[in-house]
Amino acid sequence: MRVRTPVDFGLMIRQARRSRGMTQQQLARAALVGRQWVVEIEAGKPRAELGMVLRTLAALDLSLTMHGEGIPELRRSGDPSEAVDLQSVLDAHRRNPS
Amino acid sequence: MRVRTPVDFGLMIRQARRSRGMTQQQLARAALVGRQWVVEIEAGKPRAELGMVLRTLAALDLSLTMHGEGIPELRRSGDPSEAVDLQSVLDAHRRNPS
DNA sequence: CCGCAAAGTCGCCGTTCGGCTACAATCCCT
DNA sequence: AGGGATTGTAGCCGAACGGCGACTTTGCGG
Repeated sequence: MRVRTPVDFGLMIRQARRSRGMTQQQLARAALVGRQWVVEIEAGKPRAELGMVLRTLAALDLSLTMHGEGIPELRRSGDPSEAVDLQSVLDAHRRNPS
Repeated sequence: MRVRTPVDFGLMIRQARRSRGMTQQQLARAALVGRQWVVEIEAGKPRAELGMVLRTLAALDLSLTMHGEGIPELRRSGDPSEAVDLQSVLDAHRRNPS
């Protein structure tokens, strides 16, 4: 899901934390931040420190991806000659799961 | 491309800025930050403020996406009962492309 | 090789951070 | 409704932030 603002980060962090049954205190310990900081980041604090935010995402096993002109999509793609039409392969599999 | 650390942010911001032929000064003005701040973020400053980072990405027309348990995808996924093991399907296809 | 623009560094300054303790408000679970 | 756990607030503190002006260094075109 797209992330544009600090509030977006807050909502997703809260959602991920709850879906894992973690308490703010537990998340705080796992991410090496204060419990109050978790309160604030979940509220969308715009001036929170980048490094802490990233540690928090890591503690929740969340990952970030960047897109845009000049940003490589993937680190390394395979040989194009080995490319397959994924959709047709899947269709074939569904017709005959062998 | 995956982003894990402040240094990753720095590298991508720099790369995107250059690919757009922008100067640090221009980017700073567009993102409403100081020029020195751009120097620091491109060097991977871990304690940079989240909001400024996001403004900078916006100024460069870069977008962030979050992935992980509990984070809704843009597209709804299908019925889990229809899930297939993509890797094994592909392996089978490569062994016998029919 | 020169010269200018871009990039990086330094110090000053007022502001804000984030941890902490303590307390209030909520939420659950029984 | 009762009571512990969870979450949200408030204030204090030392530390770091980010803007700014002034340099220095680097890089590139002529």
